[in-house]
Amino acid sequence: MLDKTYQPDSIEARHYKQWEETGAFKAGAGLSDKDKKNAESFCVALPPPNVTGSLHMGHALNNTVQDIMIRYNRMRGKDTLWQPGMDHAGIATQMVVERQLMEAQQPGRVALGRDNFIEKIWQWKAESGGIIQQQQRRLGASCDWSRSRFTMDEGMTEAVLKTFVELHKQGYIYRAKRLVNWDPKLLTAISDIEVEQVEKDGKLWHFNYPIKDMEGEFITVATTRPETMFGDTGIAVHPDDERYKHLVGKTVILPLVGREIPIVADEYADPEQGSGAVKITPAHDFNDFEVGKRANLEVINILDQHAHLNKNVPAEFVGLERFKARKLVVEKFEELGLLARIDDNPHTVPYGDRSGVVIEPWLSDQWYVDAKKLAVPAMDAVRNGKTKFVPQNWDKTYFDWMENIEPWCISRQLWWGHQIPVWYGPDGEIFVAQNAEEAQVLADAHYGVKKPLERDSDVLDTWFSSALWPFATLGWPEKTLELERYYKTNVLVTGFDIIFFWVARMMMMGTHFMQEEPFDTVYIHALVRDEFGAKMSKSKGNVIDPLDLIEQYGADAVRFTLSSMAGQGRDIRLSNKAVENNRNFVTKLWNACRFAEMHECQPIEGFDTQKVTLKLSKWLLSELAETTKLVELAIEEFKFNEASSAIYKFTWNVFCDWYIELTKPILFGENATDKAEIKAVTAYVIDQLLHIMHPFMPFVTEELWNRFDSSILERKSMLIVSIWPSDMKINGVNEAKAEINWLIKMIGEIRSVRAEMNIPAGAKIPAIIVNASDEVAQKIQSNNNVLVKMARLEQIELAEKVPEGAIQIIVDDVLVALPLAGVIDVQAELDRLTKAIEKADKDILSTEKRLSNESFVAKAPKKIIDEQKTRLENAKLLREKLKAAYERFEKI
RNA sequence: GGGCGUAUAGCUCAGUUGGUUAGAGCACCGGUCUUACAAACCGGGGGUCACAGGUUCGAGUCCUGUUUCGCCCA
Repeated sequence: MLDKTYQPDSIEARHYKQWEETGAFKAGAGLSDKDKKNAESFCVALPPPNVTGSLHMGHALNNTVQDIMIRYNRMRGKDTLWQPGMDHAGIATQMVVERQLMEAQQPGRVALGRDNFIEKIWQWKAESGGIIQQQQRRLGASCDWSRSRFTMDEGMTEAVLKTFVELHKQGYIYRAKRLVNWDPKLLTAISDIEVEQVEKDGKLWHFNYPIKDMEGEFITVATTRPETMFGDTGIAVHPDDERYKHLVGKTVILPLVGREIPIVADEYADPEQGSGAVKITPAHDFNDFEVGKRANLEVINILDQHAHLNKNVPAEFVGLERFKARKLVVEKFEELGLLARIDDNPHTVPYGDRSGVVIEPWLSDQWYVDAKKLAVPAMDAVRNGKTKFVPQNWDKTYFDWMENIEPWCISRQLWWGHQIPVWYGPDGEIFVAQNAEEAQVLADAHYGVKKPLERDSDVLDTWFSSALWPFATLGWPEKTLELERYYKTNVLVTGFDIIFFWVARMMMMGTHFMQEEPFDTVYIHALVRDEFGAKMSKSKGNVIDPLDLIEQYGADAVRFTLSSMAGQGRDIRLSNKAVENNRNFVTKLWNACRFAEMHECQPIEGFDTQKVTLKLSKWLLSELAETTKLVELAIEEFKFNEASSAIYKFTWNVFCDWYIELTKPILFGENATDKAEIKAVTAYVIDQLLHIMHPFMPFVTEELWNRFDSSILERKSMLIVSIWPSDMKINGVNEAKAEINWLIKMIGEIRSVRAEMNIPAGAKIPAIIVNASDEVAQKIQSNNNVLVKMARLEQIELAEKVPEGAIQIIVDDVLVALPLAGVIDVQAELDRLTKAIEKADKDILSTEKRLSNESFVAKAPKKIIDEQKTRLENAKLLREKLKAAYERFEKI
């Protein structure tokens, strides 16, 4: 016997273990070898989470959506693979381990040396990395863990190095000395999208620079970063700026330094902005770098890697930290009388998203990928519809970014990652090869003699490896069966903030190396926010931990909540209350099954939906069939909220609220044939319902399905690998639907009137059907028991006339009288009837108006016009009956 | 500044290719321990669909403009 409520904790762990141990998650699970050959494949590559990460709500939604699709397609008999894994997260991981060493007061990274430090990271990974994969299991994710990959493992590393060598050979990778976003805390270059632009209250300092050979003449420049003045190598003014035309070609004496720098004309200078003249510091500003190139200005780097001033500045400033230098520079200008003005100036400042410090544009040698070229086929794939974004409008974001893509700086000055496969000869000659031996061969050929080589000490950007994820995890560069079978993958599921990070890069690498885009569809899901719509963040303290929710309400409730709210193009506002409601839904399902269990509803081998005879059975089966179709369609269109809602409505509002209640007179009654049919139908419908619910709520459905294992029909396997319901054939659906819906309406009306007239809920009252036609009499007769029970009637009688003082209810072709003379409030009944008549009047009026509109009758489709005509007739008929009822009642 | 999205019941959200009577859950009000379920059951109130125009026989839905809130990019 099932308990009164469902207790998720032990059940979830047990089923997950069983699924995993029996290989239910494995690629092609549920299929025989023979079937596998013919089966269509369905593959999802999990966007690899960070090895240092832990599960947050975004992951929970992301994983839920993928798991729904994977479980659904697995049940549909497809050869399914959900490929999981993690990326090595260069910066994040290095930070975690460094912090750990510091906290343990052990020697730091530099003291340890590269090899020992990397050894420490591997140790850390073995002990505490990848917690997220355990957490994904708690959610029920049915990934093929046996295939889990890590971007730093051997095969992936080989793929990464090969990619680099190939792209270099093909001219897509090159080395250049340029400005990069330099993180002076982490001491590495980072990419544009790791830089966060933050609005800050800053100052704009106006400095006077003396013009050479023009005693007492100055040109005023404004800057937000005074310390960079040591690197100034020019002043730019707009070529059309009349104020400065005469100065172009002159030079100024750079204060504090004494260097002569030219005044140049360049359109970059905005006459409206500040004084209209700008100082140019090519080594420390991206725009200035371009101006410097155009005007052929010197490039002077004044910062070291820590963003301290280097020896290219006057002695008293050397070694100063950048913000201290800023202060001192301003003081000196003031002393010299060259500080013209200070304005408040809110502006954006670049911060490193990992380190939280201000990023410096810094001149350095780095490796770049020519993303502009790689982006072309990646964009074409989307333009040609070979990869579709869902919702579609995200392709705008994708195109916008791809069209304006910058060269991708892929080198990182870190130790944790794929070391760049480049070796330098003593003269700086470059040899690119997959390993040291091959590089040496190249070098030997080049030099003619053996010379020592030194490997580039930098590593590659983590995304350089994640970009290969959809095919490298399937075995590339080997030509594996998996690659053949599962590439291109079906769906990538991710958040919009990841379009730049992964989607774009995977698309570029996929189209380049596989000549085929990596995904059919990129499904962009919502952002999970708190219940007030704010982004969840640790600092705000509004983070909801999915694991807490799972513990509190069960994984199924969490999953169902997320899928119910996963409407397209809308963020999710998550609250505990919502999860609680869905926990209640799980309980409801549990109790419906408990009811079935109590009545020994057992699945029957070979149950045939075409052989059922009761209208109630047919009605329920047709409702189930419709629900199943809705769920299939919704999943295939990525409308997970619609699928969830269809399941919810069927389970609660159809199966529990009506079907179960309507079966009670039969199940508690004496008719053995009917009873047997209802038991069989109930068991069958639960069985099918558990199937269509399973992708959404895998644990409770697996548990219940196993509980319905019986001596009559033994389960040969688990629900997870069972077959999705096929189309159902039912006879006489229309009649069944008409009658059951009529019945439901009858019960509803009587209940409604009872409540309205304050008839005590417990009171059993007699009901009289007045002037019933044969057909009505028949319907009443065959549903007598149900009507009596559900409308709480004493008994139902047929009569020719309405008894005096009875409440009169009109439902379609039936007039129900409740003879309660003396008990009821006469005025209340008159008011009730009046209200009903007024409502009918209103309806008649508006419909008549519509039908008398000539254009409507001329232009509207016939179907609509007929509908309106029927409606008018019905309304008139109803009004007549109500009026008659009123008059009868009024007489007493 | 450019782009995207959003505005529907007190709250959170549904609402198909336009079809006339806009739904659900929660909250609220009234009632019920009716033999699966009080994590439940029965009944009820509650909406000028942001605003202003337009197209149409017909607009929550399509078009234009305004406003709100939010996100992304610069």
